[in-house]
Amino acid sequence: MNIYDISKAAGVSIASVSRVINGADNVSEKTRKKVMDIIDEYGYTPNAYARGLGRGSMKTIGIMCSDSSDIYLANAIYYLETELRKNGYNSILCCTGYDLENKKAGFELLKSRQVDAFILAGSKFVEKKLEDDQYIIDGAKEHPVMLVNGFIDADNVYSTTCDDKGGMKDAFIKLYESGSKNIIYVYSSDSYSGMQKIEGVKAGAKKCNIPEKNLRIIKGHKSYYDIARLLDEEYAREPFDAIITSSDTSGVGAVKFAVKRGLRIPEELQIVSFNNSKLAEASTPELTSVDTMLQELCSKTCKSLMKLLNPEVDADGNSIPVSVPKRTIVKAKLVKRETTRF
Amino acid sequence: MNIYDISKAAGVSIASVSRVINGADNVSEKTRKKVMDIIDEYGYTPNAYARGLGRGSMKTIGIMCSDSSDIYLANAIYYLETELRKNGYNSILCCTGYDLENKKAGFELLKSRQVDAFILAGSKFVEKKLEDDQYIIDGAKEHPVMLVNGFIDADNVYSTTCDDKGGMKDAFIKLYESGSKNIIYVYSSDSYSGMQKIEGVKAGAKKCNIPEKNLRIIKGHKSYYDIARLLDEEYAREPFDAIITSSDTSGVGAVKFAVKRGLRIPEELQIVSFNNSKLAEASTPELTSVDTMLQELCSKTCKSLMKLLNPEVDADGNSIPVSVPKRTIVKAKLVKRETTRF
DNA sequence: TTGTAGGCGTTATCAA
DNA sequence: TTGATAACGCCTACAA
Repeated sequence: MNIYDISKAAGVSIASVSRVINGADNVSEKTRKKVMDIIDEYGYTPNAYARGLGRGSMKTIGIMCSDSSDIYLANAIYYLETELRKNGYNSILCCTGYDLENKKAGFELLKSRQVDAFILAGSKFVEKKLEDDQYIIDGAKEHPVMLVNGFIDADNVYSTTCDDKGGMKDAFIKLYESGSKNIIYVYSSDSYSGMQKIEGVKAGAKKCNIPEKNLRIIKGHKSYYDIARLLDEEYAREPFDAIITSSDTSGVGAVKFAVKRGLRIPEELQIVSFNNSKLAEASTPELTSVDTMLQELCSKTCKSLMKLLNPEVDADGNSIPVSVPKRTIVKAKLVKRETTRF
Repeated sequence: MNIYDISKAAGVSIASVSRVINGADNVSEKTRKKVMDIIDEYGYTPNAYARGLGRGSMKTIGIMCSDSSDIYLANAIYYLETELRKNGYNSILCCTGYDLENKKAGFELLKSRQVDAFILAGSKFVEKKLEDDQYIIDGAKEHPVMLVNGFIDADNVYSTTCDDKGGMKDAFIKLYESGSKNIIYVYSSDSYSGMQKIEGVKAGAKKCNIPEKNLRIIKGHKSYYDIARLLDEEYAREPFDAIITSSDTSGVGAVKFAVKRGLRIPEELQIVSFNNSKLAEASTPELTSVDTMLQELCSKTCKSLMKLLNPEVDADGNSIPVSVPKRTIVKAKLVKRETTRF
């Protein structure tokens, strides 16, 4: 069933069929009805490739993420896909994993799909060496690249990030003020956002007049057990009275550690985790967590992207130059639950 | 940069360029090198639409899911997308939500993208009234439809499901044998898989000689708090000594209920949840859960699909008729953790 | 309001 | 081993 079949069956030209399916207004009611009836009868669906070929855009956005089974990214994908579809855009997804070569391959693949833009979800696409991100910078010359929770300073690359640093600083200060003088920070990733969080912890400590050398920062693997074990070793070395973790997963690990040690939460030990995902609520006791405003991040990303892709036009039909900031920052919000006293 | 630009720059015809990029063997080494050099220099990526138009397949699978932020579905997407890409297929994702009209719209959209096949992830696509699934049955006339964790009896529709019923039956019996004589079942969805689970609970009860009228089955909303509240009310009415839930989310709700009531787990109350997702481990105490073998479900689905899409050929080049079962069932596995005594 | 014809970037089929 | 050239299905001037 293609446009010729329909036009033949309806006894009109393909141009008329095209007009009908595209909702043009210069079609007689009679023709429209004839065509629509045939389409309904035969169940015709226009071929998107041919359409894309014809007009140079498929209204499709390429979304890359390292791992869609990660709760954070799974949510991001959901928000992005839904929001984009509301705006008439489809999403083609590529879960790249964490290996640079695979990321590059994924990017190529989306390019070959002629996506109108790229959305890179998660901070894992910002490599430590800028040159490793050259493929992104080059790609951006053709189509806009939107970074959700990451920042790369390049032409046509736009970032929306959460103020991770501020969120962490805030959490640290709140813990300190509520009586925890011996705070430990556990993290598991050196990504861009990972670095920002450490900066935040340091800033908090500074604000509380804790010399940086007294600050306890340890790194583990992102698994409940590894984090729990690590904390246990650390506690044996020297006790602490509050834990900040770089993720909810690690927060759960902290809870498991405390339960095993028989420490009362939040009386003897306060815990603040990061991301405020479903995991924070699933934990018992429920975790106080820094909300990184993912939904807002995603919706801002889409909004900016729509502006870029569909520039407004003035009365004379000239497109008005769009003003999309290269960098948008959303403030984090501390969500208080059962693992803190404040 | 299109194939003409490359051919011009390389001083060969577009046919030669096409051969090179498709790895045909009837190209001279000299020509291949010339073309490759130009491609590397200019960074050409073939246009996938035109390709799709030309050969009638884009090597793309349409994946529908109701909600990619659901942990179960997020995992499914990850497994599916990764596995498909390994086989040279890309995925276009459509998160449809739970509304029938949106599901239909999503299906149409994927059709217009000329996907080579559909994968419908999750049991939410099997409607209660068969006629509501007509759009799937019709769609299957054109391209194979693979159901992950759902079953529809129709031509060219293939299902891979977990033996939810058996898993539940097993769980029930294990609880009963370990001393819980008063077991309650909490569920939250009437989907196909939801019904299977109830059947399993009933079968377990029957095996334990519990008359069906004595069986306690209650329905709530899939949220920690609602489930916890519901259980609390039910407990006030008449205590029970074991809970089976239809999901890990509800299992977490059950834990919260027990903690609030001060019931010791597993001494006074045993809990078995369903799905064995990350939530089961995140819970404290960790949930014993029925593993529904999602990864295996997904990998079997992809394997079958690849067989359908790429039928083997015999020595004479005739395609051998493929034998893919319309229905594949994978056995569930009970994973024991801290909320049970057995 | 309608129809004709050229173009979009590939692939594939012939000849050469 | 190469190179023309006709599909592929649609959109969009332009002409009628």
